[in-house]
Amino acid sequence: MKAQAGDQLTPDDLARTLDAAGYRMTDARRAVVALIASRDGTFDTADLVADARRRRVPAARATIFRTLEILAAIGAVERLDLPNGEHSYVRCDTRGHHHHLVCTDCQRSVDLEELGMTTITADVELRTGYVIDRHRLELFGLCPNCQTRSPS
Amino acid sequence: MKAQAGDQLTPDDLARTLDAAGYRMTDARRAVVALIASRDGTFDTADLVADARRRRVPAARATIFRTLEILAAIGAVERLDLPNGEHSYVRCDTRGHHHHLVCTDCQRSVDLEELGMTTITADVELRTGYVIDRHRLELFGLCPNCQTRSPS
DNA sequence: AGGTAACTGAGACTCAGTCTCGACAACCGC
DNA sequence: GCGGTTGTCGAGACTGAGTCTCAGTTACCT
Repeated sequence: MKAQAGDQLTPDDLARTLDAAGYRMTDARRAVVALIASRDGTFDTADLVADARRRRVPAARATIFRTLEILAAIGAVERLDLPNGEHSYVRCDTRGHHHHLVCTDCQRSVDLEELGMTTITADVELRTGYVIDRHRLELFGLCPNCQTRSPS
Repeated sequence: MKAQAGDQLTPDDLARTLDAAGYRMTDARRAVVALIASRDGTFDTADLVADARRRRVPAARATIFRTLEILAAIGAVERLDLPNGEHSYVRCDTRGHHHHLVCTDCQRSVDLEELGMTTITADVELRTGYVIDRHRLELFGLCPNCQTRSPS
């Protein structure tokens, strides 16, 4: 059904993608990618900066921001907005257009391939006269683990 | 079909809602609400602050932020994230859960009552085991006006 | 191997958003 | 109408995410 893991972005997979987009493969970028790969769920820039410092990874704050920007541009990572208004990132294990379902408790995220949105947007276009060219859909809830752990 | 205008939030409508939620009705809040009512489409805090200064409205920066927070809490306004990553606000002319369709050119926004999302979330719950309790859906495109003005 | 353009680190900078605190004013009860 | 209480206000200090600059470094092409 879903890309759970397994098709993580491997280093040379990434190198190829970066290269195709005209970017270089540097130590700093490899390091940031490794940090991201070792993360489970959503994370923000502060998390990565802290990780980098802790693990003595050679990647300055500015570089982490720049690398995230690039990774977002090539779709290896996606920027999303948590219900509380904070910005964070998720690793994308799925290619192409997809959505994220994020656990509001442990932050673990699951990629969801396109859901039936085309029907909906077509309907909205008809009713409003707008031409829709983009949408943002994020789902939030409790993952199976956190349901059993915290029976609200 | 849609709440285009007409059911704007009137001053005493608002007063009632604020009161019900335990807030007071002050000059500053009235002023901020007036500023918002006179805006068409999305706006950010900087817009409002500039408006306030221009029109010599008695509302300090901090007050504008605080008022927006309250208005968002009672659902008179909603915070949303533009595709470029910026935060902005929209006036909500619709009560209850709804979504926004924003013109990427002129920023004008249309409220959309619940689209067929329950079917989709139910399906996702089944497939993933998550319990979904919230979602964020924002649609972006060109409004009828901007389509004719800028034939891409 | 050499050249060039992309990249990096360090730190200054910006600016949205928050916080503090003394002054003020809604709303309640009388 | 008249305090009193308590929520709210303004002004400005503060915080911290994100950006920018610039000199030095490095990946990649030939």
